[in-house]
Amino acid sequence: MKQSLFFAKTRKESPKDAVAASHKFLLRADYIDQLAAGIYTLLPLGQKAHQKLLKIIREEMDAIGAQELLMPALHPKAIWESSGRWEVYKGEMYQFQDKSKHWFGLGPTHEEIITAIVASRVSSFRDLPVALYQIQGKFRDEARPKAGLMRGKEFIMKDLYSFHATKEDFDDFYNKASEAYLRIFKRCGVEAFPVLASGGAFTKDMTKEFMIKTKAGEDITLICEHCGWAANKEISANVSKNCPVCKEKVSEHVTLEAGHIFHLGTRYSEKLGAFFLDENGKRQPMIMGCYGLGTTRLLAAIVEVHYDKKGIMWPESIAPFDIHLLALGKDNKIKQEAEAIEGHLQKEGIGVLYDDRDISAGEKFADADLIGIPLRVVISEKTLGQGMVEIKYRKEDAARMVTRGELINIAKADLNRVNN
RNA sequence: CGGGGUGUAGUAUACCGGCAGUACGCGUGCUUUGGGAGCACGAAGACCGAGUUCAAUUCUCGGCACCCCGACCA
Repeated sequence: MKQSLFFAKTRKESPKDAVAASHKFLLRADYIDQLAAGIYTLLPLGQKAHQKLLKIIREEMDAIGAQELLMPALHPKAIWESSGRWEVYKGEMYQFQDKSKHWFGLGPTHEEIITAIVASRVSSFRDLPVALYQIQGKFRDEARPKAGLMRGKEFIMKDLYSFHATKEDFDDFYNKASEAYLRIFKRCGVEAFPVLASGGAFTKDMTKEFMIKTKAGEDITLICEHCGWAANKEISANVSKNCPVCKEKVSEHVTLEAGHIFHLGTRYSEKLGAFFLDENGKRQPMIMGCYGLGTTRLLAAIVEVHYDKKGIMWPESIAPFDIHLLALGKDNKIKQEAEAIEGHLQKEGIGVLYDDRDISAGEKFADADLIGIPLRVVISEKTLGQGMVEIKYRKEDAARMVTRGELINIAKADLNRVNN
């Protein structure tokens, strides 16, 4: 992809409203565009990075037997009344009338919808378990959107729902989902850990949140370094300084909630009629779980843990391109060489952003640092003279010269590492 | 929803009750290419409304928008 044709315009200065690092850099490097408070466009760079993240999520969801579907965002009032949540969600749900005065809401979550779908198709224990997920825009009338993609009125979420005949089967899947979440975060280059939390309006049970340590977070998590116990401070008001499990001292950390998984029990299945016949022919409500992961928030969180003064430093698994190829100088030989290398890399399935723009070298370097593609390759008079190319990893300081063949091998090796 | 703050060009900002300036970006031309180049010329701006005033971008009031803190929060 030639950068001269690519729809992205970097900025030297960050808009004054941006405070969080991820917000500043995503704006400056032109990954996102703000439409209103808490409402953003994912521009081509942002969309590419987001799609890489979704690919990882889909692989891990599919690996635990979940199947993808896509539900509507526009919900009629009646289905929300059947669970009693139309009233409960007033304030947070966008609710309005269409021109024939029928009430609708924009979906902040999808328990009602998915439960109705499953209820009408599953009638026997033989059909269970079922695990379905979607990746979709969610709408919540947030009182205070903040920090760019961190908290929005419209954001993208992966939500998974599971239905089981027995508590044992649910527990088994819940653990699998939990492990899948940890793999997702790890593959995205962030370290997340599970903590105990409250289920809010979803369930009275304790639930599990996945937290990432970053000062951009909104939660305080108590962590016991000794035994690994961790809990959201909101439910641990009575935990003073010592771990309830091993009595060792606990420490407080600012964390960001990147995912949240719930045991819903039979609350929704009973209200929406999701029953099945068990082995004894007895009618039973399905046992449900739901598993949420804010994907646009995760994208911002990844930036929060991977940046320096100059810009973003994407993990290879998420970067919008694998290589940022810079051609310095107007000389045709340089351009020809750069284009040849771009062609080679692309043939190997390596994503290349080729900076062919007619601007100064300094600006190209600055943009490369800002955009944060993991590997930078420079073609110039100097490298041409030596018959080599210069490579430099975004996360490292040192550049080195390699041959064209070596570059291809290095890029292929990097790509393999990420895919495995 | 409570508190605080800010609205000047695409971005960041300056000044001012009397013709709104700078930098980057943008356009044209020439020169430039290893860390945000140079010269010349050019396009582009006071959130909206009301009030005070001879005169309002500036002062007052109202609205709207955005940001931050808190409350809330799959």
